Order: sequence, then structure tokens, then C-alpha cells
Amino acid sequence: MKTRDRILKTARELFNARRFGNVTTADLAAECGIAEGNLWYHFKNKRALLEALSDGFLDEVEHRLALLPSDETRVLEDYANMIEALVSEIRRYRFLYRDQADYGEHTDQLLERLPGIYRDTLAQFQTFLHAMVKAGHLDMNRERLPELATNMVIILRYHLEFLRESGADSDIGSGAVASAVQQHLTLFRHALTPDAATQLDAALSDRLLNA
Amino acid sequence: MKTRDRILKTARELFNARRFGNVTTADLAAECGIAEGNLWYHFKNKRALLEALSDGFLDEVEHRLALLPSDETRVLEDYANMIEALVSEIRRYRFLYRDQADYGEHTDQLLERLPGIYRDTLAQFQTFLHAMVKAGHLDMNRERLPELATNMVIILRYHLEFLRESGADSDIGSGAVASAVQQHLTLFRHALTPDAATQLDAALSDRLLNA
DNA sequence: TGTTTTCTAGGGTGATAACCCTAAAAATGG
DNA sequence: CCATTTTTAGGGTTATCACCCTAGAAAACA
Repeated sequence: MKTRDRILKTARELFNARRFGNVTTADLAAECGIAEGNLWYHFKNKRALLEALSDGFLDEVEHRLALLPSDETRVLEDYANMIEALVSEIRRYRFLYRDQADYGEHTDQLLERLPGIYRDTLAQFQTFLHAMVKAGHLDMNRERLPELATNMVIILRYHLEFLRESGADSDIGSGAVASAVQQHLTLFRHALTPDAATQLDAALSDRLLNA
Repeated sequence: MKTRDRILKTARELFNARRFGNVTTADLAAECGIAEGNLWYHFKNKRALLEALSDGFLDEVEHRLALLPSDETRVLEDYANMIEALVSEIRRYRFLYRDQADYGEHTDQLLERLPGIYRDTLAQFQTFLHAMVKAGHLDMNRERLPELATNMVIILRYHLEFLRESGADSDIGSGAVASAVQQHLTLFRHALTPDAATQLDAALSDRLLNA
């Protein structure tokens, strides 16, 4: 892997673990096994690093937001694909959501988009839920879908923080991710047909093993 | 209000808004309208401030955890009381949950207790849910109560962060708190009897007006 | 091979922030 | 009124950290 990419990957991991403001550039260089000067060779300053990361994040988000129910018969697979993407996005980039207070006043492209991202994500979930209802997988009053979507997004977004705050373990590995997905399923599993439930389970566990 | 208390209150508010590590003692003194030296007169150092705050927090938590269903006929009022306390606790002290990475290496009394607090809180919610089932207010399979309790706690804990991240508003006033409570109600309102639902609504809105 | 790119070691700077110190002014309270 | 507590202004000290600079080594590459 090229040094520049290694820096970005390591920075992502350190920022997620210890937050942006608490990772010094010296730490980062040490963790990458390079001289600190080499950081400045690849990135103008710490903020440039943040911007490179948030560019990657924004790209991923757009791709994930484009994942929509395609065919009536494949809603559940499509949903599982979207969840896989969302969960990987949250696991790898959660510091971007979380550490806004560390970035300072700078008008970031990211800060402008975040509200829209949440809005679009909620709309995306509602679209999937409607599709599940239409396909006969989900039995729920249409009026309840918006609030359910909100609950789903919150659980997926914060279950990792919840595990961490409650001291489950600092290792936010695939186990934690899997349990976030399980937890979000509890929000609507009771309203799924038995068939749909087993199908969803299968599709999700397929996709979460190679994570 | 005594200066010492004003410092604590202002510190709480600033820490909640901008996180512990991003509030300088100079900022704090300015916001209190006192000289910085006066901070050191009242508190040995920044960490002592943190400890005073977390002592207050731990006290409140113990009181809140002691709020349990008393009488079968009063489960809903008791629940509303507990929610009122929990929500005020979260609004006023959320930085203590959130900013763990900022505290440094010191083995805080708080860091040791947090996992237990979450465990006890989950148990508390399960107790209330069981009581609601027993009193005939809530119609839900017992097996689903633990997962429901988890979802309730997560929504209550993180709805404020969610609003903030999604840029709703930086002012985390009573409006935001009320909407967190509403959101958590969506998790089980559908399984309440109509009577219980209106009773709970009334009890909660009573208590959230004087917040 | 020679040239360009990448990288290192290490000293240096400027800003920021926690925290100290002192001498004196207010406020408080008995 | 006197003694004690509280508070102020302002000038340190020390540590940390982002970031700069330079001279040269090692890689990459052509």
C-alpha cells in the first residue's frame, strides 16, 4: 500500500479510536512507522488530512445512498446490501459524525452536507420500508414508518458508541457491528412475515461475515 | 448563587456544548465573568472540576436508579417520574458519557461506574416494562422486553446527539428533550392500551413543561 | 546510469493552554 | 470595626503540538 494511503487509513483508525483532536501528528507518524516530516510531504497540514478523509467518506455516502430497492422480489437482498454499506461506512468514518466540535469554525464541505446526509438516509430507509410493506414482507401501518426509520438510523449510528460507553470493549470489531445490526432488527422483526425474517437474517449474516 | 456553583454550572454547560477538552479554563472564567485565578482558588485544577461534576452526576444517577414502580396502579406515573429524571440527567451531564477519551489516563471513579450505570439502567427499564405488562397497560411478549429496553435507553441517550449531528440546532433546549421523549415513546406506544397511552402522554407532558 | 521522488533525522518556531504567584482590592461576617 | 474570605489584575513558567526547514539518504524509475 502506498504511504499516502497508509497514512489515511491509520489516521482514520486513530481518529475513530481517540478522536481527531486527541491524535497528535507525532502519534500518527509513529503509528505509520514514518518520520513526521513525511506527513507534511504528503499533506499540507492536519486539516488537509481531514479533508482527504471526508472526501472519501462523502463518495462512499453517495454510493450508499444510491442503493435503493430495485425489484419487488429482491427488496430484502437490496436492503441487506444497503445495510452492509451503511454499517461499514459508520464503522470506518464515525469520527466524522462525532468530532464536529474539534474541527473549529472552518466552514467544511462536510459540515454543510451532514444534515442532508441524515435527511437522505432517513428517506432511504423509508423507501425500503415502504417497499417491504408493498412486497408483503412487512406488516405495519404506513404512518408508523417514518418514526421506525428514525429509530433504525439512530440504533445503527449509535450502537457502537453505546457499546463503547458502556465499556463492552474498546475493540470495535466485527462482533460489535454484528450486534448493532441485530439490535436494529429487533425494531421491526416482529412485524415481518416468518419467511421475510429468515430471508433477511440469511442475507445479513452472509454479508457480515466478510466484514 | 455562590461562585463555586456558578463555575460548576457554567462548566457543565460549556463542556456539554463544546466538550471537555475544547473548553479552556480562560473561556470558562470569561463565561463566568470572573478572573481565571479565581478558578484556581475554588478548584485545584481542571480535573478537580471534572471530579466535582462527576460526583454530582453519580449522586443524581443513584437517586434516579432508585425510582422504581411502587404500586401497580401508579406504574405510569412512576415511569414518567423516572423518565423526567433520566432525561434531565442526560441533558445536563451528557459530556460525562461522551468525552471519556478526553479525561486522560487517570482511573476515574466515573469510568469504573459507567458500565454499571448502563447495566442498572437497562435493568430498571426492564422492571418498568414488566410492571406495565403485569398491570395490563402493555401487551408485549416478555421475551421482547430486554431488546425493547435497550432500544429505549439508546434512543433517550442519543437522540440529542442525533439532533445535533444532523444540524437541527445547536440549542439543545427543552424542545429537543421533548422530542427525544416522544421518539422513545414510538418504540412501544403501539403495544399500549389506548388508556395507558393517553395516561402516559399526560404524565409526561406534565413533567416536561417545567424543565 | 543519472534524475526525480520519496523519505529520514533532527533542530527550531510560534501558539496555546494549564497552572503558579503575588500584592492588593473588595466583600463578608461576627 | 476588625478579621477572614473571596476576588482581581497581570506577569510568569512549562508543556504540548502543529508545522517549518534543511541536508542528505534511500528508492523508484527511466
